[in-house]
Amino acid sequence: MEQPKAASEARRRVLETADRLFYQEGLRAVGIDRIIAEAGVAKMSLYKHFPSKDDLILAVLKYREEKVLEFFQTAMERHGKRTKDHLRCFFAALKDWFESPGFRGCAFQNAAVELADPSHAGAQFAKAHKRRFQGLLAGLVEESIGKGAAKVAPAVGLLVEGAIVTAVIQGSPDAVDVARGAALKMVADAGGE
Amino acid sequence: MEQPKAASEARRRVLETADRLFYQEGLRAVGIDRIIAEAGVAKMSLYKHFPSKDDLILAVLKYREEKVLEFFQTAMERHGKRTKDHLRCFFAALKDWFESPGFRGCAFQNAAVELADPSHAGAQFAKAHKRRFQGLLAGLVEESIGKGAAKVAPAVGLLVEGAIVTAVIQGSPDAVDVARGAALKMVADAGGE
DNA sequence: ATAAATAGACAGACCTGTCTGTATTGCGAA
DNA sequence: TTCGCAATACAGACAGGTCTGTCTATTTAT
Repeated sequence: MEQPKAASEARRRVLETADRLFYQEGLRAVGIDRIIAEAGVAKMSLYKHFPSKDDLILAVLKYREEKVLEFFQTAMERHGKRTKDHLRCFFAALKDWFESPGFRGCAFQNAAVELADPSHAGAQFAKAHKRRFQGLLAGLVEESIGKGAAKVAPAVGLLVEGAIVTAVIQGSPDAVDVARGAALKMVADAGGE
Repeated sequence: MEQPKAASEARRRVLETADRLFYQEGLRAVGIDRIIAEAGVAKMSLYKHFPSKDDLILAVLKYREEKVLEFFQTAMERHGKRTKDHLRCFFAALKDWFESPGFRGCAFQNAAVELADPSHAGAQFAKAHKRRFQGLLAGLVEESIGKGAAKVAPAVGLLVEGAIVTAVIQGSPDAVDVARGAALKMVADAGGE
C-alpha cells in the first residue's frame, strides 16, 4: 500500500521534476504543462497536491532546502576524513557544488530575484533559509575561533553569497577559491587575538 | 527640430520605461503591451527601434550600465568632499544605492538569473559588465595600497556582490556595513606589508 | 467499490510580433 | 505662402502560441 504517508508517488515525481526544471530554467520559464509532461503525471494530480503554482514553488523550495543541507552534510563528511577543520570542509563542499554539473547558483537567491515581490511566500522562505544557512556558517566559524566569531561570520557569509552569484555570472567556479582564501584569513586573524 | 540624432523621443521613452519596469518587476514579468502603455508609445514604434524583446533587454542593460556608472561617479564625488579615500567613498555610494527607494539589487545579477541561458546576449553583457565593474573596484583598491591590490581586490568584489544579494533578500541595507568593514580591514592588512 | 491517477478538452487571460490605416510633422519646391 | 512628399508616430485589430487553472470522463489498484 502507498496511501497515507507514502506521500504519493505522483506527488514525489512532481516535486522532483519541478525542482529540476525550476532550478535549471527558472520559475517563470517553466510552465505547469511542461512539469506534468516530464513527470508523467496528470494535471489534476498536480493540482490535487499543489493547489496553485505558487504553492508548488514554495513546496519545491522547502524540498530543496532539505536536499541542500543533505548535500553539504555528506560532502563535508567526505572531506572531513582529511581535515578536522570544519570550515575548510565547508569550502571544499562549496567547491564541489560549484563544479557539479548543471550548477546554476543558489535556488533561494534565484527565487528572490524571480519572484520580485518580497511578500511572496517563496521570497519569505528564501529570506528565512538564508538566515538559517548563515546560522550554520556562523556555527562553523565559532567552532574555529570561539567568541570572536560574531565579528567575522557575517562577512564570511557575504563572501559565500558573492562567490555563488559570481560563479553563475562568470560561468566558472573560480570564485570559491577567492572566497575561501579571504574567509580563512579573516577567521585566522580574528582567532589570533 | 528633433529628427536626426535626437535619438527619437519615442525610443527614449521606451528605454526609460522598460528600464524602470524590468528592474522593478523582472524581465519576464513585464510584457511589451505594458511597456508601450506606460511609455505612451505605439507598438510599431517600439518594434521599429527594438526588433525583438531580447534586443530591448540588451539595450536596456547597456542603458543601465551608463546610469549605474554615472550614479557611482556623482555619489562618490559627493562623498569625496569629506574624505579622499576613494574606496571609502565607494562604500558610501554603495550604501546610498542600497537605501535608495525601489532598490532591487543589481540589474545584471538579476538578468543573469532570469535569462538562465548563458549564451543569451543579455547574460553575456552582464558577465562583461561585472568584469568592468570589478576592474573599477580593483582600481580603487590599487589606489589605496598599490601593488598588493591584486591579492585582495577579487575578495573585495565578492563582498560587494554578496552584500547586494543579501540586501535584496533580507530587505535591508545592513549588509553594506559588514562588507565595508571587512573590505577596509582586508585592504589595510594587505597594504601594511 | 472506493480512492487515486489517468488523458485531454476547455476557458480566459496574456504573450510576442505583424499588419493596416491614420495623423502629425518638417521641408523643399512652386 | 502653399502644396506635396517622406518620415515618424499613433491606434488598435489580429494571428498563433502559451500560461494557469477547471472540468469531465476513463482507467487502475486495492
